[in-house]
Amino acid sequence: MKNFDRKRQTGCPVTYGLDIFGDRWSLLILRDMMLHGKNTYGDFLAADEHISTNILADRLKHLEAEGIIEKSDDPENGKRKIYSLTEKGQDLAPVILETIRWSGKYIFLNKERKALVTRIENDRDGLLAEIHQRANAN
Amino acid sequence: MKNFDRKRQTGCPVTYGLDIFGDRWSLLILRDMMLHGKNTYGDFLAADEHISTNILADRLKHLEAEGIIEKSDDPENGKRKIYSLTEKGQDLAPVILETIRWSGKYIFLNKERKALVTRIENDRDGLLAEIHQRANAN
DNA sequence: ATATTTCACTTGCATTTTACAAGTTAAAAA
DNA sequence: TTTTTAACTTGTAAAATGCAAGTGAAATAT
Repeated sequence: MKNFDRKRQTGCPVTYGLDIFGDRWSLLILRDMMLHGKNTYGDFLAADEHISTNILADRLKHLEAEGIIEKSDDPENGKRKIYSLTEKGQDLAPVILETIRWSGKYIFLNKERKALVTRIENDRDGLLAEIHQRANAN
Repeated sequence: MKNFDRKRQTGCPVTYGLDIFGDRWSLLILRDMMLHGKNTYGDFLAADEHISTNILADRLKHLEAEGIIEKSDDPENGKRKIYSLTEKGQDLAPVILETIRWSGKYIFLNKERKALVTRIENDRDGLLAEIHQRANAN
């Protein structure tokens, strides 16, 4: 556990957030959990962005320590661990959705992603509900 | 210009965003511009979080290169430069506001910040309009 | 006119973080 | 009982960060 142990205690809510997920990988892990149903170390490792194994392990440990995700044993496979979003983690969905919406305004998106932006704009609450539902469906 | 030259071109809107502002400082600079009316190098340097001078210079350069902010001469003081938010930069306000709202749910906030969270929840559009107005008031 | 201060940076260097490759451990499947 | 799968850990070079000090140009003071 090497990263982000240096917390900036200024009372600023932006700073608090950045100290937890203000790096190049944490929100991508959460994106995969929220939007792509990923929930194992191997799942996250397989993302297009190619996160390093040690960095992934470190980020998972940190997100867990911050109460954003939880780790549990897979009851159907003893060598597999399952990561899930806590309520605190699920509550980060709006941050991710607004990031997607912002990018959607400035870069080209494929059909699927464009559809997601449309849904963010037209059915935000429904989408959020879906994210929460899936996260709590153990 | 050392940072973030390695862009991950996966077409993912979250990745695009993180490659631009996914670090410990960029969003703090934008926070100061959006919420505290700061607009000079010295202003940003004076933030409670104590950013290093070289890092600040680097981030400003990057944000400018990405079209998030613009740099101009202060007409009233030849040795001062003024940074302002572009439309693309102003459009990041929702990301910052959702981060604030999220943190507000999980940490203690002082009265002023609590009031901001309340306004985010009750007068989001008005707040956004204000941010845009102030940014475009040259 | 000259000296000093202000402002926006740049430079050098030690420390920390990241990325890549390889290795370990335990459980499951062959 | 050997091999494979899954989740990591370890080692190390490269890159980013943080800190202190320095630079250059414009404004202010003397």
